[in-house]
Amino acid sequence: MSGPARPSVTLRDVAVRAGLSVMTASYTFSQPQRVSAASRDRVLAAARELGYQPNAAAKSLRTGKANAVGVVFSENLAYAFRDPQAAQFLAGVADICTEHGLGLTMLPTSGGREDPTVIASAPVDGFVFWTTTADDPTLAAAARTGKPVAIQGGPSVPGAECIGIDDNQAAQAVARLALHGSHRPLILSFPLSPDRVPSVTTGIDPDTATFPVTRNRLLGYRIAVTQAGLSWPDTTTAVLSHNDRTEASETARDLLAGHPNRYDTAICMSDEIAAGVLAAAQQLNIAVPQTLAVTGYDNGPDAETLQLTTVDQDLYRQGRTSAQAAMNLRPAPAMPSRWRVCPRATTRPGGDTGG
Amino acid sequence: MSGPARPSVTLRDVAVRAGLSVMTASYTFSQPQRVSAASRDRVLAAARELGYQPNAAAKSLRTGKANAVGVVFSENLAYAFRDPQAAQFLAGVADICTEHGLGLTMLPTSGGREDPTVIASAPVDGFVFWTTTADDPTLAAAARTGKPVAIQGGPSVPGAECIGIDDNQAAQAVARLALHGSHRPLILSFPLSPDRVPSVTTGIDPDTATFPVTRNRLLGYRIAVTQAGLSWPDTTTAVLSHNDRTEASETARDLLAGHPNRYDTAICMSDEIAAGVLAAAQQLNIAVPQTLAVTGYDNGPDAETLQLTTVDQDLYRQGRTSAQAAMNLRPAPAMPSRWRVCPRATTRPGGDTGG
DNA sequence: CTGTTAGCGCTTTCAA
DNA sequence: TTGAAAGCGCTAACAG
Repeated sequence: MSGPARPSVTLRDVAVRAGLSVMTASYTFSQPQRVSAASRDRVLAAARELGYQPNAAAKSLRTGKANAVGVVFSENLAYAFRDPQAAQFLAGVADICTEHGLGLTMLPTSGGREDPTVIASAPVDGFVFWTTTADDPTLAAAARTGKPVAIQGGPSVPGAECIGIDDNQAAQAVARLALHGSHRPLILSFPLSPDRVPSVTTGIDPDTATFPVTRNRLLGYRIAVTQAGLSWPDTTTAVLSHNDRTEASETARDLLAGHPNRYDTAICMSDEIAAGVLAAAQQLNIAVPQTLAVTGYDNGPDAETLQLTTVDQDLYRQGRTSAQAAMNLRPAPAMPSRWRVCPRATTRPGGDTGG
Repeated sequence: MSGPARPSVTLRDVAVRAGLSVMTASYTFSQPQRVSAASRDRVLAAARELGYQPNAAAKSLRTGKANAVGVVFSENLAYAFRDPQAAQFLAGVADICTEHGLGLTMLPTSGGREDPTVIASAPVDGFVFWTTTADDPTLAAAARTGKPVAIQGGPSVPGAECIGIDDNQAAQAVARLALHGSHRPLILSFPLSPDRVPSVTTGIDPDTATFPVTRNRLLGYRIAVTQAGLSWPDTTTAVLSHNDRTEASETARDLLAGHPNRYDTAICMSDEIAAGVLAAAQQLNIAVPQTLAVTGYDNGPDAETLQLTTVDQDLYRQGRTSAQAAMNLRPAPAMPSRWRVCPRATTRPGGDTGG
């Protein structure tokens, strides 16, 4: 019978006030040219007088459109606001939403069993995923809805558009700079999989990484290490639990303290991690790049200040492209995004910049 | 795997398959204890077999609940991802959303005339505003919906809950530390109003600031300056256009270059701004705190590293509180949030730490 | 415990 | 150009 208390003015109220039918009132807003100027004016006047505001849920139920982009961070939503790379990406998503009047709905996945249901029932028209794994159940749930899906950084799965750069190539390129004059490289890696177990190992197998971003960068690093004439089985990789400056700094300090010459290069999967390593080096009075060369990834806001050699990629634009793909706003699938190496002062001079 | 865009499975389909009525199917999900175990099992089995997922729009239309928090950044949505303080705050909002299975919908305001309509029609149950002005039309639109509204940092308006600290008191307290042994203080301020016009003036009138956060901090600074026996009319305030490290650094460089003794203290409205000032001081070889004392505000992630004297406040928790207020998840209005001064190494020793 | 009824506010369809 | 009818998929209310 009567639903919950609803102070809102409906289209029916407006129509009654204007002395016209509900449909004329509806057309006044959706197809104004179909309505006579006189009726239109009466409807608009009535709407203004009553303070009419359309009901999004009703419109959505009827049309099947939600006018919103769904953003999924498979692990922890708050992470979206803590990872500077994610923030850059989301700024791009946000701008597309603003330009098209679309809501940006961040979906509350908790890592629990209901996540697929949350995704499947989300009132959105398409999904933007932040880097995840191929076996992510929320990704499968999104694909099952039949709505468009865009994924930053992979995995590439059927029915979803993958937005990002060629991480293998870019990792190779920056590692070549890092490895110039190096004999004992250290790699600081993103987590291998959502369990986020940290580790320190030698000769890590890139295929043990289920995050495609991690896997592809490790693959690129391995190629560069091997091509530099060094032994991958002897190369140490420290896997962090998070893309976090503080954790990177502590890990680097643990590995370098008391053994300032154990490693002569730190190849880092992000500028954040590299910033942590640089902080540790400063604390330990290790000269950069003479004693320790350092590279990052992303060319974020701090890279220039730190004079960090890194990979430039435009995550803001990737955010825009992802949102467009998720809302079918562009005709053709996006091309792989561009990248380039930025040689700066944290690597030894003379390295090869060729990509 | 991806599958075609299947027509969605409705509750009716499930009910038919289970050989029961639609209401029994509905109750199975909403009030399971009301349904016999046998029926429940048949409904659940049918739902699973058909891949049933509830339709959020229909539920929302019927119940009047959207199960989502609306977040409003009056000026530019992408700013939410660029301001580190906003990010901390939003992480708190996001965690409440995750804990309660609520969507976090960032509303696409563009600064244009349709913004109030966007707000009024937003499919959300309550609003969280990031610091704005009393005359913000989107704020009026949100209040008019009758839904709960929480505003970080003010303004306090009828029908909206204001979340934040006593900025006047906190600004006084940190400024007292900053002014210890100071004769020529410089204030670096947030913009006064949404027009974001930068300026450098002396004896600024705090009441010209329409952002309450800016106004209250300026009021606090003025009290501290006066109580320190200094002249407010002679005190310089540089108003920035954004809470941005780079802009702060450039402004500080302009003001200090060639006149290293013109100012002996920089009182900054955020850690970001303070970080920019510290960078400028380093470039200009100005000793901190001997030649230039510096204070920030917020005690953000970098404050400890920089050894920055600042005001500690918990923006993450304020985000949680705001989201709870916007969803009526707490019985009583929130108390003013706590703050304290963090004396560190960027101010001259001996200052009064009393609040 | 289960089912029937009556819509939530809007728009597509089809007639007038 | 306007309007009546028919729901979109779901659930509060009220019988059985």
